Amino acid sequence: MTADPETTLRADARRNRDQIIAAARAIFAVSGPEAPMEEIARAAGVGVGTLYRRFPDREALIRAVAADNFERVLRDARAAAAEKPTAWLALEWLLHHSVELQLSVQLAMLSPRALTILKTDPQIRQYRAELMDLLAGLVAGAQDEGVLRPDVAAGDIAMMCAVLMRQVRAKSEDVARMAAQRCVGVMLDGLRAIPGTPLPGRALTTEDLEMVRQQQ
Amino acid sequence: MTADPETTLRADARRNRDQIIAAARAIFAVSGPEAPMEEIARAAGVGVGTLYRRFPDREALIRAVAADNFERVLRDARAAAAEKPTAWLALEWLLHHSVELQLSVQLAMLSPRALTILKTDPQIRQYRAELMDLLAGLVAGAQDEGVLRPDVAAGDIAMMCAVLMRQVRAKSEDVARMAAQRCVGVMLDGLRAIPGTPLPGRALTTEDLEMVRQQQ
DNA sequence: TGTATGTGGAGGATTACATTCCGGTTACAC
DNA sequence: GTGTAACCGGAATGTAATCCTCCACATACA
Repeated sequence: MTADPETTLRADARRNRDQIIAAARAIFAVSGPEAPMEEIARAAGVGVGTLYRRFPDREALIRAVAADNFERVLRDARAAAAEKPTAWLALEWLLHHSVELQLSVQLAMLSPRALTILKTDPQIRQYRAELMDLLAGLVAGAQDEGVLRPDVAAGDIAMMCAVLMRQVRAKSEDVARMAAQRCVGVMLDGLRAIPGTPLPGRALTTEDLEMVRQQQ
Repeated sequence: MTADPETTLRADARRNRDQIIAAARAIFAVSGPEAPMEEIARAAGVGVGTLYRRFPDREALIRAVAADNFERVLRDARAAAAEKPTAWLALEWLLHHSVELQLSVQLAMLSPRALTILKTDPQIRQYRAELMDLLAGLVAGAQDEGVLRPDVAAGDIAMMCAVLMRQVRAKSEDVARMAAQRCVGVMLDGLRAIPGTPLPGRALTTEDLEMVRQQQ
């Protein structure tokens, strides 16, 4: 899909395009989707001119990065769902990898600007919906298995992924990574269907996270 | 302490000063410590001139807000530690309220800019140290009580507070608040000293969180 | 009621970005 | 080889946002 613009490109142009998306994803992840275009171009090893030729404005770039990222995450999530022997294990994998998966880019992309862009793009909406469906399936599965506590829903899990994303900072890269994994570990233990304390409120659906708020 | 500048002020000036700090705290919390000075002034109901007269530059304002906030949080944390019957309950209270406590302002104030400011200010370092000590005491206490899992340390808890801070966004204020509380609930269950899965890495100390990294 | 203290906000200076444009390269069809 | 359409980098320009100063006017309070 959308093969046209990507296959018509000359080899080097195609390569640059990919590098730009990769660089943008990395930079968006730490500086948000309003990061200077020039910084992205530099990180991609191209000139701003090239960046603008390929993506006429910031919006186009955000769209492209988001779509690319969703696609990638969806693929990984599907693989996990298919390969892991139980739904619970698939969920475990998802949470543990949500950090590196840069799931951030799409979920944390909730700058007012990016938000409207993502909500507008039909393809991205589609991806998001599929991802949420997958998640809902896993949640139901893990609850059937009797491993996941019954008072949570897909929205809760998505929310926790989102929370985890927000870059945990620490002394060093390594410590930060470890910190995030420990946090996941605690959460997973908290998600197990053992005694536990009943959670406040009601289980969150995926619609609950359809953020509507603006920031300013 | 630091009574001089605060008591010498004329009554109305004093009032304005307090309003500015309150407004800045609120705005920093959502827009970060680089929020426009004018916005802060407006929120405080004063002119920019007044803001600048009281706080010669942004750095001074950040310092003041951070100090004020630490003081306030420290007071609340101490009260919780003193009043709650067990260390575990005090921890529970802390986690549940970390969101509203705007503990955010200080912990999440990790914009490169703010970071160096906070690290420089001796009074703020002092506050931070005291808060961490208090936390360490509670952690040890709750572990002695046999309720808190033994493979975590104060740094782990502080990290989770920090993670929680990062504004959970959702459909509405209410849902967001609920989402945060549910997340805390799951974490608390995960922190209990029941079977559970061993956590990866080693327990985090408070020094592990002394962030050194710059963002850009 | 005099005056030291305090106030608001217009406006000049500065910065940080987005975006355009064009002389020079490069892939690749033939 | 070689011609040319496609592509490239980055200097240059335009623009918007924000900082911070300054001063005519207001207010608390001795």
